[in-house]
Amino acid sequence: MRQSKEQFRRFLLQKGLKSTRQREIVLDAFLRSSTHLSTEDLYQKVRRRHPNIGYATVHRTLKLFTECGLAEERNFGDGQIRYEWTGDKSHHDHLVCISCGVISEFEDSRIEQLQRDIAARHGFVMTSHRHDLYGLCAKCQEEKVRKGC
Amino acid sequence: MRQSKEQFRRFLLQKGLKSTRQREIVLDAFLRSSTHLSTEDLYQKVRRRHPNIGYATVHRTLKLFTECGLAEERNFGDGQIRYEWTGDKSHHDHLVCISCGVISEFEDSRIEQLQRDIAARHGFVMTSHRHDLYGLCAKCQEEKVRKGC
DNA sequence: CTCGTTGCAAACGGTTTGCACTTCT
DNA sequence: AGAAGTGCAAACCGTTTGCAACGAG
Repeated sequence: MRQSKEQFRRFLLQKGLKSTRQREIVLDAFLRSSTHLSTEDLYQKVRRRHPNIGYATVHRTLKLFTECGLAEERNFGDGQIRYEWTGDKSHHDHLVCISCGVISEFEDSRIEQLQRDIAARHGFVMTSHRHDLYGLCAKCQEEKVRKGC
Repeated sequence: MRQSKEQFRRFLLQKGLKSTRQREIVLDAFLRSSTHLSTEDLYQKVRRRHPNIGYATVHRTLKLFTECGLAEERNFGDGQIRYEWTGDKSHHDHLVCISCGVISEFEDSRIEQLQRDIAARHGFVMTSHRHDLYGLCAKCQEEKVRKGC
């Protein structure tokens, strides 16, 4: 958090960009939020306290976060880009509940290794991957049972 | 191919929908194409021989294919839905070249098993998953070397 | 004849951009 | 002062839909 703000300031400086009130606000809101939020999510969040900040500013600031490595863009097939704080976390993949939308994370080094093998076998130099599991989370399963579906 | 056409006809009949010239044309073009094409791709393909078929028809017909199980929608993060003929093929995942866009397929039962384990450990009932590896295919690596990047 | 289908054009929804105005440095 | 940033509104782009004319059963 503290060092994320530092990282962003250094990035701006080094790129000859300016540190502004709006960027501080957006970064602060971003860091305080649960991860995996869309531009709209963050815009709504920012807007509550700072109603005059525009959607475009939030959008452009998120792109800056991505560029400087503070955030990563994710796409879970729901038609919007979601931004994840990369922070201090290592690589991980996602479990997405198709009912309530909750996103949890997992990590499995055996899968990572198998992926590398597969890429190599196909002559690919792998630069990234996406691995999402979709299904019903425990809570939504219960609810379905309770409602008798 | 032959039985895919049969399958589609049966589907239409059973749903009380009509078999039309346009649907035959779109299905034929779809089955003759390499898989993983977007609506636009298929529209362009159809349009060459049948310039009066509309984009909307192609779109709606692809949705019908999806509904009847002939095709599956895929999303490789390039901002468009791609349709894959399910045909007789079993489940598989994808390797996507970030340079030329070529898509190849892979299958790994060990990964499938590990996924099931992970879902179970998180209390998820997994209904589907997406697993894409992105990188440079062998051909594009060569090209990069030749151009000296 | 009837109801589903087609082609067009317009609506949509999330993302991106042009521009006049403002704000850092 | 000068370059970059902001907010607005409009453009964009793939997807989806309303509707009048059309065509299969």
